Amino acid sequence: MRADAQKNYSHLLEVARDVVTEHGADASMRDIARRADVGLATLLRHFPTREALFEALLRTNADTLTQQAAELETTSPPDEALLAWFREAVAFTRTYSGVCDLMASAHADPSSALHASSTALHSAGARLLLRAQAEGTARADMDGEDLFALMSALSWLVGQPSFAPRADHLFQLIASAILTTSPISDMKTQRAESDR
Amino acid sequence: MRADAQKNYSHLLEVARDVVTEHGADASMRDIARRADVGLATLLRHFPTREALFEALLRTNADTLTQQAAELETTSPPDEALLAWFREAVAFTRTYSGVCDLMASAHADPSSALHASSTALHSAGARLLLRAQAEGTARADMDGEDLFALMSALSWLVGQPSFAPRADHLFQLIASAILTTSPISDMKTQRAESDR
DNA sequence: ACCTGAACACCGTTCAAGT
DNA sequence: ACCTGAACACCGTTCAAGT
Repeated sequence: MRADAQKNYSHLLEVARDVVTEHGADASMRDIARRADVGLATLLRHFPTREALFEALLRTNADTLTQQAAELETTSPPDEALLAWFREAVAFTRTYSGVCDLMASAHADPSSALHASSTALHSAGARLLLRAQAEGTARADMDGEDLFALMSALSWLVGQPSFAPRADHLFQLIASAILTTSPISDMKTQRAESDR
Repeated sequence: MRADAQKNYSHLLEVARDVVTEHGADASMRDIARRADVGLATLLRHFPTREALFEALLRTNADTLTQQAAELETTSPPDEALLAWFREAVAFTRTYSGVCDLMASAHADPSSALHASSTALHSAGARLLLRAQAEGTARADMDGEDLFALMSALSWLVGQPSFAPRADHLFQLIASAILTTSPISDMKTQRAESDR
């Protein structure tokens, strides 16, 4: 990549992060280009689609999440690991409002620039689920796809301003649909107000 | 209302139903007007916002749902009534793709034309939930708002093309988060493939 | 190689002018 | 009373012309 192109790339990513933080996943591409003092066509040249832009914006976060899954697998008991990771994954989609719609459609569309990230999340979750199922602490009648679905649904839910305040409680409700064990009470990640 | 206005109103509603069925909740208003052989401004005069249009499109469906709740309350045991209605409510939001986003934001916005419908659903569900809770078959630590949240989440989920095929199974998963009783097996509305 | 302005076909909002 | 065309300020896509 030429020097000026490289500079544009990093600058655009930086500006895009700001704009998207402020306006959510359906921020105007034109607006991003404008704020970066660059032609709209230049932005589109670096990121041909909105998905391509978000792939760049979310890559590191998604990688972290995959690593965390691997770590949890060695450090925590299966049920706790599954729930802790599930919580992290939901938090991840909240970095920018509206990303879970993007992720959900990318999940179904192999040609999407976000498809790889989406699949990575799917796989990481599926591994943790299998581990918990082997132990008998997660429902036997669900698979990685169901887990991904519940994760997406919860992400969408807590992304709605009206439901955001009860995010922790809703997490508990969904969690109870995944685990066979009754409400867990000794998880580090669980916060006091979760029980209302 | 003047005769010509009345005629425009019904015709627009009819055309809107077709267009929205085809293109979902974020169909182009301009397109609806165009197909109705009417100026865009005329459409906007009858339905000043997208929410106002959907209020008209969904009114009868929402009313039916409220009635069904009342009927179920007298004809079915609390847990079955709750689940059967929950299923109907999810089916309702599937009449046009994308309505649950509309409903969810209307729920938080009292000035939305859809706010009344949203509140009606909320109340109908809350009554059925209380009844099941009194009996002890529904989780005690959730309220009408949680039920509405889970309903919205499941609606959003099955509205995603990738998850639509496992709608029944996902319904079962969410249902297990609501009821204290284990998987119900004798519900008329339950279909065989729900268990995969 | 990379950038850019401009043309294009859209969108919803608003309003003065028509019947 | 009710309708309408047109102007407006947007949007993302595409591409010929520039450096």
